[in-house]
Amino acid sequence: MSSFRSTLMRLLDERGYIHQVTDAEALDALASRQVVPGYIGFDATAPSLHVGSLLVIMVLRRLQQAGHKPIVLMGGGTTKVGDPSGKDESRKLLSAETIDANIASIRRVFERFLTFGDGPTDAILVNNADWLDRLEYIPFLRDIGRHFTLNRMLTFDSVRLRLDREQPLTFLEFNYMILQAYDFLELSRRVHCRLQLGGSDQWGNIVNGIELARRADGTDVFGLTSPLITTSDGAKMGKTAAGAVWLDGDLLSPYDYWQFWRNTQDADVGRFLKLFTDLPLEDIGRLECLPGARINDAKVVLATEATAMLHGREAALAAEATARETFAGGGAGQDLPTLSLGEGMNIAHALTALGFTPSNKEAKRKIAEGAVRLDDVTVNDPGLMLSGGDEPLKLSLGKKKHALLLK
RNA sequence: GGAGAGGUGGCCGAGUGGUUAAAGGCAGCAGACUGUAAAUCUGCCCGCGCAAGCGUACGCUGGUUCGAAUCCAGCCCUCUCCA
Repeated sequence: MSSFRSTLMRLLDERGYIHQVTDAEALDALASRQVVPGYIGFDATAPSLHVGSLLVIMVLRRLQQAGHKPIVLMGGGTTKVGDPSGKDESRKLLSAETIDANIASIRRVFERFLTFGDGPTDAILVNNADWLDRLEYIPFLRDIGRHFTLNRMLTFDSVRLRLDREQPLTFLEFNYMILQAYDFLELSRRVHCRLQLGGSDQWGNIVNGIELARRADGTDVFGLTSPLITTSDGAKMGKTAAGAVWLDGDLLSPYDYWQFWRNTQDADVGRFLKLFTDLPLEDIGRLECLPGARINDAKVVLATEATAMLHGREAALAAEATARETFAGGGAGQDLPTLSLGEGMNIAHALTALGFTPSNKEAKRKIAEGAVRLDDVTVNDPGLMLSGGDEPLKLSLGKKKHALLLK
């Protein structure tokens, strides 16, 4: 399997990023003789990306590490259409202003993972609204639309899923795959992009782009997809107690991000270390073999390394220290989430305000179940009023959710 | 345009006049066991309220009825077949 000659393909292969490649040998040859510009498209549906996107962001990072040029394509135009892949129903349409604001906000995440600039292997960020917004319908149909057959389009998973489930698929969404294919063509023309990367769910869309580039321009371009990351018990990655795992410190604190990684299942630690940290493979090999409960040491390394990459080493170490004090020492680290009690607050309201429970009702249930503790003493009174003293109180729900209550 | 089927809680899916805030499953949360793991077992799982209680909820709007997710009418949407 590791018969690749290029640094790029070896790196991607040995760390587990490859699911499917359109022409692995030819791509390997290309990457070993020239700088390959490669891109991934990102939606602009939310003001931040979450860990679900982290895998492919890491692929771009590896691309740059291997001496190639990453291109971040923001879907300013395609987001106006909405990708039907993997969705069982139509998305709400977003306004152009919202989309632009989202793009501006998302850009900051990429700056943590990639080096941007004007050099040959520096990353660039482009927005497909730059060309999609200006398309003219009839010329587009004649130049691009003629390369697509309905017979073929109807066989794609993204389309079949909706049809099989008897869900509506609008003509607007149906066009998404054509627009995404056109992006590849456009990028190959503008910046000589030769490679499109993406999650395995993007395979169909990527192949469309490759075929379009060949038919329209006679250009040979490549596609490589990465496996869909599920945890070893089959769940899709990316949920935590606090909700989605955002890659934006304002939406999810470095401490919570650290906790997300710390809670990785045993069976996933080695794989995640390879995918989401820059640690050398030898170190990872040692860590993932740790026996029994000592695998937890590897989880700490994973959490700290992954958090450092996104939020900086200092924040990562602070999160690690807080976790050690809170979980091992039975105390309370200063990096825990805090809540200001003001004039005093009902305990159920406090739990909800912290996001530990979705409603006051649920908070009361948890108290009745004996899951709530104040400075490690179980709380029985669902109507308890809290007021801050000079020393912060530690409020806990279950084993994992802890917060500091301030005056 | 015609004929048929259908729209139920985050998802799947029962329910066809009354102990129905709505079976069951999945997902989720908590407890036990552990190692902030997995598996397993147990409990919880619309909201507000300390509580009594109240408010919402089975596509939408009206109606029948003491009482409707369930019956009737109109509308909206989806699917299948036909034109």
